[in-house]
Amino acid sequence: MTEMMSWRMQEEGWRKGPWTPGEDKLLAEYVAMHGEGRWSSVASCSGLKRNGKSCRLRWVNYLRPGLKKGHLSPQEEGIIIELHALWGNKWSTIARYLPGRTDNEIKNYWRTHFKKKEKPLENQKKRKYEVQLNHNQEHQRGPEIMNDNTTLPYAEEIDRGLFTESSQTTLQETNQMIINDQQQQQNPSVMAQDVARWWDTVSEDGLWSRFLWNNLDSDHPNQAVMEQPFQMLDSLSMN
DNA sequence: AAAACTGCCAACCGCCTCCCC
DNA sequence: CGGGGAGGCGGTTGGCAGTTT
Repeated sequence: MTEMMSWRMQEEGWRKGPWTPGEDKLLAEYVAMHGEGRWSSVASCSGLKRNGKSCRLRWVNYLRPGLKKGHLSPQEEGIIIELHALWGNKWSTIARYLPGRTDNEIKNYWRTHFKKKEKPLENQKKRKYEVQLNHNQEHQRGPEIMNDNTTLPYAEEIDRGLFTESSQTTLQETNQMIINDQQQQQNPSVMAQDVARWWDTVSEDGLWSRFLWNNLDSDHPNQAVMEQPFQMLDSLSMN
């Protein structure tokens, strides 16, 4: 875009607010012709009076092919809960493992369904746990074992039966991973790397999704199958 | 019936990182 | 090397619809 055009756009002002069907059509035509990316040139090429960020967001969250509409399934809910327990508010990272769902959607879902359930006391405990992890990292040692189970992600929600059975299963497995790690006195940053490596490995060939789906769909998860990923994690962390 | 409240979701904002010149 | 632009990300807001009081 020339300097003059850029100046003119700012002078005239970008359009804001809800997108119209006409704008959607222009954006979709632009992407069909030029592909995704180079969002800042959408305005000059298509005539849309929207800035690049707005165009990208509209495409990613609404127009992109393959997006799923409607409520999240219990399986998707379980994945979100587990991955959030692992990674926190890494919405875009979590969204990569939910095909057809956007980070915005997951973020909104989380905020409406779970955020308010975090009570101040639990936040304090989580904070205490985080502080201890940081302290231990600074002193080159792993986290100390904490006997208080409520410091684990969503332990109380599990106790109170706030999650569906399928969600609970995956969540308890996640918590078990954390407990295992604490018992091994492992450095938390190393654990995070191991989990990421393990995840990349198993997600590449679909092993993880098969494992998760098999067990989410089952009323009686197969113990041997359930242990596979954690054995893999153990072997990775020994390297 | 209407006001207040709540849930939901699209979209914006500000910050950060990456990349190119 | 560093400055600036583009894109990505997480937090937040605003508005609409449904529900409750």
